[in-house]
Amino acid sequence: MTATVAETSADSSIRRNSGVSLWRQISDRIRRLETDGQLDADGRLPPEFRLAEEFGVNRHTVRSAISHLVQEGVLRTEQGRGTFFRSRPRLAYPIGRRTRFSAGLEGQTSTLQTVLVDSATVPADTRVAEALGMAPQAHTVWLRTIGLADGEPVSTAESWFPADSLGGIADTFRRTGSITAALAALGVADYTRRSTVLTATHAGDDDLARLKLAPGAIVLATESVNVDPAGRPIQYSRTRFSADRIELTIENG
Amino acid sequence: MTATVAETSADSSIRRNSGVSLWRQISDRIRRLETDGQLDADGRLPPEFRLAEEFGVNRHTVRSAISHLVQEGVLRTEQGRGTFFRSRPRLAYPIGRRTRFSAGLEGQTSTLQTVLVDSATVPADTRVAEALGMAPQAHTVWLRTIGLADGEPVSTAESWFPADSLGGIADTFRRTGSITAALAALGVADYTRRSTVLTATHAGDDDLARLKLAPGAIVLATESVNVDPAGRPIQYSRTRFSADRIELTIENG
DNA sequence: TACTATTTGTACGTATGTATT
DNA sequence: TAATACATACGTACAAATAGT
Repeated sequence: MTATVAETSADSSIRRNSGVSLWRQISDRIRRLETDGQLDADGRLPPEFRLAEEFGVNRHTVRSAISHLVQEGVLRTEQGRGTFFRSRPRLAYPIGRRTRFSAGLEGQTSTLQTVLVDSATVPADTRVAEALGMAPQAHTVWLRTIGLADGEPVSTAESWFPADSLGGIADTFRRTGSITAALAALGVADYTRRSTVLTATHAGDDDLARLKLAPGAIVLATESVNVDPAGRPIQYSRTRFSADRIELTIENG
Repeated sequence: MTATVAETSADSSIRRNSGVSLWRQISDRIRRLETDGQLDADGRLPPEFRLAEEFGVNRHTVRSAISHLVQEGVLRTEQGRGTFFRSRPRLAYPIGRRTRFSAGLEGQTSTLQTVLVDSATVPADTRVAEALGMAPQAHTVWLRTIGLADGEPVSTAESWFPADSLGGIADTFRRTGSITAALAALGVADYTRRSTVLTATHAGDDDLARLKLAPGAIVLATESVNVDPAGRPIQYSRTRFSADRIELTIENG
């Protein structure tokens, strides 16, 4: 049984002169095959000549698409045998009242890590001040972190904390390696998520660098506020997830 | 040529030989300026020569990017004055226990509509049967709907309902024009959302046609199950939102 | 072992699109 | 507007590796 990629021989979804090269469009389509489940169990891609037929392009163009995906580590080719996906299932990341990075992905990967890459004390801009319920220009501690699953970056976040009550969060994070533990050490025994706003865009150059993505990749962006048991905002965050690697599950109730 | 700010900022964001033409990358970047809020209040774009400097490309290339966005209806140019966004703010669509399309977008648009474009009675595949807690191959009613805000498509959904209890949902929907009203007419006075899974991908050809998107556009995809007050699954849906037009807000508690 | 069919890898030539100068 | 350089895409042909007969 072969995987059917397109229903007709000349696929209308590949567009010429769109500003995106054919190999790039095909590369994106092949990437989607994996997650859309239109694939054999062994993760084998149809042969090049067949993909060329189905996409309505020359075999070279398909080869160009495949070679870029090999470069990226998505595919693996074996001469005489075929082309295969290096299987990397998408991680399910729960978003709810009690969202925590490490707890969320537990059990789905062998190693999990949150790395602090930068921090500073900065005045709150209007958006940050509003989210944290502070006066504009009030001092906040800003952290830039990257979430690693099995050593590979899957998310990156900017977080702001009120400097008056949580001024030591950067140092504490460096010692503990976790936001939850750092907050606990600073007297915030528990916290819950008050709100999350979710959008999706093309990855910017920051995202490409930090999440090691290819141009044109997609990021899921969340904007969220955590509050302590008394309802006081303690953390405002903007997180960007690699959409290829992560799916978000929303917990109701 | 002297070393300038333009040179240093040039090589970071726009990539040559990435399979995406420079004008297309710049076009995508300009599109993002609007939603990322890096813009003057009047929606005015910096002059072409400045954009060319900042992106590190020739002014011709910027002009090519802008002319495509004008073609698409995203920008509007005025000779001698400048280039402006035709502003279309993103709609906030809440996802929570009591998610409903019409209630969600109320007050943000002048007209709202859910249109039924196709329906059929089909046997449940494994995924649908599992979600609805039915036997595989059991009869379900399938609906394809499109959500319109101010006459423009912003979402499209496939929904499955158990045919035994809700066999008349298609006809009832045609009369009432709303899922909530149709369910009420069939004896389901109330329902809540049990789960939502969220991913983001490039728009497929189906999405492009139904949501009137440009190639390379992004869709937010949700997979959700609604249950009646007794906890019985009554609806399984796959919805695709135009990421340019919609942001999802997650209600906790 | 040898033969064949299948599939990936390499090479050359040509035409067109893209971007700069 | 024109000249130039390079990327993209196609067509054809053949070489190399694999699996089965």
